[in-house]
Amino acid sequence: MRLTTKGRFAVTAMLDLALNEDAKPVTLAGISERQAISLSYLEQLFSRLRRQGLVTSVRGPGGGYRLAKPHADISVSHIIAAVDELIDATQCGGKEDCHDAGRCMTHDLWASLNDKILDYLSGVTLAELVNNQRQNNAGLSPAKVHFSPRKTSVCEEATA
Amino acid sequence: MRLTTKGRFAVTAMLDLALNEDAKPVTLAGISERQAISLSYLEQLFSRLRRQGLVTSVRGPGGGYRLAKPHADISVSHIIAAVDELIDATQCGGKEDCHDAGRCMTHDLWASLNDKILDYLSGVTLAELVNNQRQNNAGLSPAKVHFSPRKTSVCEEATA
DNA sequence: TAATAATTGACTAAAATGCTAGGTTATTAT
DNA sequence: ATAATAACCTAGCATTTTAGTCAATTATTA
Repeated sequence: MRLTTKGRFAVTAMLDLALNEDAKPVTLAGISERQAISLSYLEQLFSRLRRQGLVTSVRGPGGGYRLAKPHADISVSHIIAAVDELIDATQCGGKEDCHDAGRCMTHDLWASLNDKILDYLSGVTLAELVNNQRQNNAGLSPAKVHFSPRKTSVCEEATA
Repeated sequence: MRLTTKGRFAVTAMLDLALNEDAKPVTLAGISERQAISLSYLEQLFSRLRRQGLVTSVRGPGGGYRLAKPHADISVSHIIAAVDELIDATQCGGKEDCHDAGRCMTHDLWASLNDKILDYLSGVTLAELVNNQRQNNAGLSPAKVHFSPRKTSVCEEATA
């Protein structure tokens, strides 16, 4: 399990899909506009999401993407795993025959830590995220979170 | 919170430090050899770990690094945060004034998800990792490692 | 038949990763 | 004092990943 912005983009896009699900499938162009993610990048992400069976696609006019499963059956870990190449944190490539004592300490360590994080993220489903989002949008959202400022701030231009 | 191999290297190195702590400080050369991590890369990592107050250094012959705090007071989240640049997952740079509805959906979403992951990793301390490692190395405990999911549980299950 | 929208592939600038090389300082042992 | 040690620092490099552009193709609908 790796946690990068790529996975976050994917989760954001999937959440957008979930929120805008309707009779009609959701177009990437729409997600691109709403979430300020480039269309081509979304295409790459959804290519993987589709191959992993998380979404289904409909081509042609009126086409787009749909979630392949109920909200409650799609977890954050699924989404992240679908788009992120999984890395091998152990130095031995997952082999068991590295008894050089300390050398493959990483083996059990990351295996179990990975499992824990994965376990946790498996428990967070799109259904929950949708609920949170709808609640917050409805009215009372304090959201007093502050990240240290970085360069790319899309919303600055967008708020005008 | 970001999870990459960089952070894993750092945790591995810190765990090695914890395991080899002695009267004498531990040299990076030693860690480099045992964990197969390049010396220069370790230097970069420990430069940050030191500036973040996780380790102390002693120069000259017989010098090296020591943990700055008790094992139970150093969490995985501390270590990862020390070496990983923290990324801004929200597109607005943490600003509050992006009311463009969907646009900053990511805001609350990642804030809370981040918090949860961070919470979890804050509960995993070096003390626990050391215990697990010692157990695995000593007896033939077969890969059934369990971290306790909450804070300040030093080594309850480790004894027996 | 034209418009739409997924799908595919090649390519790219920028950043992060992991590492090498080569120095400088501070401390210890000889 | 001097040499060895080991932290500390800077610059640069190869590779991978990120995030994206561009251009085409295919399936579908109006």
